[in-house]
Amino acid sequence: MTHNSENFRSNCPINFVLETFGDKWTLLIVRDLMFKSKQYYGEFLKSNEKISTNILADRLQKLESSGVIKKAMDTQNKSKVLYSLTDKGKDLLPIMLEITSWSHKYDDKTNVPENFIKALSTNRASVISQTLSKLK
Amino acid sequence: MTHNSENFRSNCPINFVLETFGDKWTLLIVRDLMFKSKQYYGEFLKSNEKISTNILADRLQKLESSGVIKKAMDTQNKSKVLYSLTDKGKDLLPIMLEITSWSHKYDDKTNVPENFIKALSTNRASVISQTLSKLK
DNA sequence: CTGTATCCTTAGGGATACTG
DNA sequence: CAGTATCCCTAAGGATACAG
Repeated sequence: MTHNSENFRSNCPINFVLETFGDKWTLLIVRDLMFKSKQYYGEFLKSNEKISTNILADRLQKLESSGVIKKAMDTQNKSKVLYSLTDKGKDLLPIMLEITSWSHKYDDKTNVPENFIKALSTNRASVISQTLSKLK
Repeated sequence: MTHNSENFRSNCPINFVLETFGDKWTLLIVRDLMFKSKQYYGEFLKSNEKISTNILADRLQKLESSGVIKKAMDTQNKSKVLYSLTDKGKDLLPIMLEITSWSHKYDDKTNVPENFIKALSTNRASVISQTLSKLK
């Protein structure tokens, strides 16, 4: 992905991720794909944060055009579309894990399984490989 | 920080960071504090992304009330205010580093010193301690 | 220099109806 | 079920003037 003149603000790596993920919704879709094994449009709609259908469609498009996710036809059911992470999307996993750790530390309401947190601090590499192996 | 009813959407750790950092500006202030040694209002204003003064004031307030940054009077110059990261703010460093790696990998325009990237992959712990030691 | 305040415009996003 | 389309409103944010 290259910068387009529309949203280009700087050559900073922090700014670069903000151009794609600097909103309230986009990263939730990545989360659903990465940790919740969701693949279908309707499954994203059902998440707790209640994304609306027009926003979901918009973000799926943007994620696809930025190469973070890809679409495929469900071979079993032709009317269904399967969404999945590309390698670029999968590479967001370390960021997601650091976010999870930070929130777990600073938000008492954040709900993450204790054994996941423990595995993360003691055997991070295996958490990564296991998470990736579960992806569709 | 606890969730307030205003922006509460779920108990998900990913959502939790989005409630604070899910916009185009907030994380840039953290970046300036963490990597650019900026401490003054006017310095944030001068960043490449050109944040406007009302947005900057709003984000500084929100970051302070969420405990990520703190204010202090400049002892040399009473009319100046010094901003700095709290421990909670400093703990964002691993997230920032993962973001930097990802952007460096996927955006050819992203400008990060090569020796920083190399140090990050070969001696991450020392990058962390060195970055923290340079903080005001 | 460090903010506040105001005005104004645009983008984000909720609700909902509709289509294949 | 998987989206599109439309309507409408609010929040985000740019520009700029002003104040301590």
